[in-house]
Amino acid sequence: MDSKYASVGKEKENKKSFENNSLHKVKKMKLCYENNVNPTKENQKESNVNGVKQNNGLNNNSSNDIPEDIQAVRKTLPVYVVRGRLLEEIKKHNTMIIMGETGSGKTTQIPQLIYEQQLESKFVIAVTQPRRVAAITLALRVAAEMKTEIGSIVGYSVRFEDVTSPTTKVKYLTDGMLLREAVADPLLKRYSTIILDEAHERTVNTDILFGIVKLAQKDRKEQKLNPLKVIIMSATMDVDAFRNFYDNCPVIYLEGRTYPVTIYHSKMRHEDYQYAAVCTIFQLHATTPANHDFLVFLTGQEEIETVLTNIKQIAKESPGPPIKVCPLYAGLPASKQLQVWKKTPPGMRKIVLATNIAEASVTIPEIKFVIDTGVVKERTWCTSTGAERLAVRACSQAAGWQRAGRAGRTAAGAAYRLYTARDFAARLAHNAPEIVRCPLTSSMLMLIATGMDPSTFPLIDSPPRDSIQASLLLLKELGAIDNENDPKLTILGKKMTAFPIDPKYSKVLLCAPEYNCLEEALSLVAVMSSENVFHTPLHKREEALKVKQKFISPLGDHITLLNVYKAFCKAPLKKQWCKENYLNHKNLSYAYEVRSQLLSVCQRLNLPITSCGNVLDQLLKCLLSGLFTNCAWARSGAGGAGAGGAGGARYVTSAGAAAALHPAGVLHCARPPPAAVLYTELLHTKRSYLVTVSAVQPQWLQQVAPEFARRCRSNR
DNA sequence: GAGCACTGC
Repeated sequence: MDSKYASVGKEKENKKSFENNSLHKVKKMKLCYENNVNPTKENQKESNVNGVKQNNGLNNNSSNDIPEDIQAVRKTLPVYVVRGRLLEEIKKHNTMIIMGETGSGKTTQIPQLIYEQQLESKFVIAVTQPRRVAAITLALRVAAEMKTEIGSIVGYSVRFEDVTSPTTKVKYLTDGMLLREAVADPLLKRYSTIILDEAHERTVNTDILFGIVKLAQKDRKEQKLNPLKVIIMSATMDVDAFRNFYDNCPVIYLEGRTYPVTIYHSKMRHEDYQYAAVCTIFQLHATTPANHDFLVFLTGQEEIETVLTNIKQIAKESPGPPIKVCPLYAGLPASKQLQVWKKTPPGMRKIVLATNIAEASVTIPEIKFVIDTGVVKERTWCTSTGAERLAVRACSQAAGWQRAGRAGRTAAGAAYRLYTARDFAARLAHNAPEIVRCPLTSSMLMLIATGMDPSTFPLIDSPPRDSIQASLLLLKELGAIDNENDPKLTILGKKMTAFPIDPKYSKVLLCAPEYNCLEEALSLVAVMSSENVFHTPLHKREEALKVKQKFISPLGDHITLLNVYKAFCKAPLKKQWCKENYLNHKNLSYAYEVRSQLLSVCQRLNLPITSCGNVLDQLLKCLLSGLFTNCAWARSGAGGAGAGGAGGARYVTSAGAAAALHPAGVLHCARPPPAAVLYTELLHTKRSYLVTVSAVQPQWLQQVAPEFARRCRSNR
């Protein structure tokens, strides 16, 4: 049998020849799939009926797009048809779960139904979303349906943008925003109803809100305040976990409206999913009409760029219509992301190579075929050393359904899974919720600030004990709480909660007045709070590194970042300037916004905004006062700092982990290598690396964190 | 001398 998977699996050595001249092989391969599952109810998050899109904001989704017969469309929604019964149930119960497939209209219609029932009420209905774009577009949509101005009866609240007024009664907001509000008012008194939407995504914030609203309900009852209605909305998933958490509350199922997606599994296992993806692309390419666009799920930038190069090469000699290949990942500059939404001319095929960004955050219309490699890059975290690890892993079944659902948004489609049906069946039904696998320092601080006890706080899934312990210990070391067993916020801790950033960074800002460097600290923390500002395309690496030289400071990566930020602020034509300097305009602009938000918090706290000018030691000491747990010392002896350049130098962190300076850092080649460094991140890839590093004087640690320094000394 | 998925305040 001439199956491609047979050849992929067995002839690993063919990979190279495939990359160079694979046309031959690709051409003669045939599709060989088994087990044609055809689920009619796909997990597809967006509705193609009610027109609500969740995208990255690149499509201009203004309310002008909404059709005139908006009310007519509303009336065809499944949720509208059953509205009477639904309302009765909602009235009867204070807590309930609504499971609804895509297209049921639950997120746009149910808040309106409730609003119509309590017109005279002075209370607000909150609807949370994990993503800001979703909160914004949903609010715009519902405002249009209700024929009101956005910000009047219907509004939204996301970071950097609050479009609400005292008259707002239906408020769409990100779960992070509601959590912030809960810190100021744990009983959430202004709300009569809180709808937690997309609950199946299980973000840390939603998970914590589950507990907050449960406690608020109980406390409001005890204090004889108006009752709080809680509605959990979710796509089909493990409903038992939610039901158990909410004392067996009722569950309502709503029908959805989606086009069928046919699922194909590969017949055999194979080791090289990149190769399999390219094979599948060209088989489909040769046999399907040009206007059928493809969406391919891959793991990251480098992989996407490699596959893209392969496709372009093979396409030159391959039969089939002309191809337009679009990469799509979060780090890609927005102008290049836009290509994905541009209509291709008739007779041309679009192939989108995307990371997980296309799984839920961003929607590409008119995708006919999804090619699912079945893998995802995931970040995990080690509680004892603080090391983070990025690894490619098999994604869950839920993710598989989600990806498949991306085909046939506008018509019936198909999904090709590059793994076997048996492999699929063996996978986890869902990924572990975020809360059990990420650092909790920030969330713990918020929780303590609301007056809750972290040890008894109700959660659907509890994080590992040592994860909680590690977070509390760090908060204690930062001086945010008085003790770890029955933690209470200190004055410093209270101030720290005012900042929407990592507590380590808030500590830096709060210490900055001591070092006369709040101006610089604000800029640096803002840049550190956003994503990588350097954009390094695979084949223009050399040039990108050359351009970077002018920003480099011998003091290390932090001051280099500060230089980049300062230069960005001065540049008159920022977009163009970023392009020329291989910098990410989106991330630098984000840092700019973050800085102004942080500045206003500092002003509210009456912190003196002064500059240290060129005395950058001050800034580094200040940085150390928040990041003192991120210290590493050069190991003495063979292979240590003395041997060769810093590139070979080995370091050991305060937690005792061995690591080297990351080669992309500016201190990597410093000679002699610094004896002590401060790092932002400890990342394990092939080896352990210290990422974003500055040289510090060993005695500084004693000055800024004497207690911690003592403990480090006794451990070393 | 490596190479980093995605959200959110």
